[in-house]
Amino acid sequence: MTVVPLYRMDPRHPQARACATCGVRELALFGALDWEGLDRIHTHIDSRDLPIDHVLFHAGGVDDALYTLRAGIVRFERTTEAGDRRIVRLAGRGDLIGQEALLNRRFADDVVACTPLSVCRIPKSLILELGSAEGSLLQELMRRWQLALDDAQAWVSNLTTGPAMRRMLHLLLKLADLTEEAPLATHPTIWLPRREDMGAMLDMTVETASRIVSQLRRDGLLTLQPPRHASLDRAGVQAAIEARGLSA
Amino acid sequence: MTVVPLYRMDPRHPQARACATCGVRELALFGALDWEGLDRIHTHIDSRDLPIDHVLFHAGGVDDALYTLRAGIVRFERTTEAGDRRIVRLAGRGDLIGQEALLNRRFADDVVACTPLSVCRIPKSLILELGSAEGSLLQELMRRWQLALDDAQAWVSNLTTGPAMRRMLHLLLKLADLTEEAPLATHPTIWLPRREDMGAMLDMTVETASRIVSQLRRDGLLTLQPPRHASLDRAGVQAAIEARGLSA
DNA sequence: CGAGCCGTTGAGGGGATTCAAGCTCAGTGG
DNA sequence: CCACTGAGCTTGAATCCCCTCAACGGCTCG
Repeated sequence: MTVVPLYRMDPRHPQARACATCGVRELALFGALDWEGLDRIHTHIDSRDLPIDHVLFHAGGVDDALYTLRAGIVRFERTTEAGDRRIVRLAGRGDLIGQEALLNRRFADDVVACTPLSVCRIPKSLILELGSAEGSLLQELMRRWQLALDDAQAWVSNLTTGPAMRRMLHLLLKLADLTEEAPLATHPTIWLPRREDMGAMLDMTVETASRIVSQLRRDGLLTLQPPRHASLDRAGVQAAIEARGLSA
Repeated sequence: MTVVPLYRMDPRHPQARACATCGVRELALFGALDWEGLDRIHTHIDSRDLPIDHVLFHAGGVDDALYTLRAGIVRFERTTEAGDRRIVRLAGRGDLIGQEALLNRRFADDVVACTPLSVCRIPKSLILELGSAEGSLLQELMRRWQLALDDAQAWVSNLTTGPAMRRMLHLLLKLADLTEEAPLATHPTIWLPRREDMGAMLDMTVETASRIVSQLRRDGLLTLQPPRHASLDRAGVQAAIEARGLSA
């Protein structure tokens, strides 16, 4: 039953209200902090909205801040020696990105907005100072690193293995998990990447991606909702994956 | 100019000598510690040698210790819903594995010895206690998490992208980097996986892996040195990768 | 309204898989 | 000593999946 300090409501500190009422606080890094902790940080944090295709980090560069994703999806992409693009990871609501900043390391990938974003920018100095005091923050930080690692390995296992149809089905399930509203719905509305981006995620051509999407549309598993969205029959996709496991 | 305490030489504390003279100390997690730090820990650490195919961690299980690899190579493997194996990562000399233990998380993969291993087993309690005191250890821990993440994403980009020949060439380069002796040699002797394991790493069949290895052997880029080893023309492989980038 | 981007669909070819047979080599027991 | 065995590796032939090349339609935007 902590009393809310007045300055939390102070309009000159808009971030104060934002942090206290943040919809993803339980999901986000600073969910590990209590109210007092929050009071100490919110003036340093800066929330912003970013448009599609905004580049948050550039490959090869260093940066002195990280971001917590409040809403939207970002992709991590790099270029192979042959010159074509490969997307190696997606991140969404609640994810922490740019942890390399804490280690003064260069980024391996461009990090680009797939959908409009709402993010919190966190200076690395803030975390480093806080980290020495708040053990729970470091714990949370490590947990997030492990989540990213799990995600990367699941990507290898799900999105790069087997025939094109299998990879696409797994991608659709992943996109369903990244959906903001009604994440448990049986027919969630997902962000549907451009065919070229699907190709970069699944290592297939635009044409193959298009053919498979059309196929799924005909089968009723996917209903396009332009622009760039679709509703997905989650159970049907699951069933299709398992059926393929047997028929193969 | 620290004086070496007598007990470091005490034969009843064999681990004391092992830590003080450890060949991978600079590489390993506790490289972040000074001599005093080492003195406090070495009795808790337990170095052991493990045979090929030894399973260090079981998927789905939890464990209360991590390992630093002093020598050898391990693979992270899981099983797809269709029932076949997929290797999603390799780790070698100096790498820290099993960090999930610190977070009380289940392992996503089996972790299995590819070659004979020499490892240090570190109880998670030791790190958790030490972590609160030694800030540099936490820093080092985070750095290692990031290394694993980089590795996983490079795996996607290099070992799952493009035609079978390209993926194989990149795998050979990675195996060269994991070589213990003479890591800078132009013709390093590498550990050469069984064709079936190559298939699980690169998502191709045993036959395709075999055909490509034979091809490279005929081209003189690879000289088999049974059992399970080969010498690699590193420059030739590099050139082949770049040539393919252009010709494609 | 033409230009350009994106998505779709078709035809043909190539690379990988599948199915099948032979090979090498280490271990085993007669 | 050597046939026997089985696991791993190699190679061939047929098939199929996916890529390449190409054409076309819908849509946005200058």
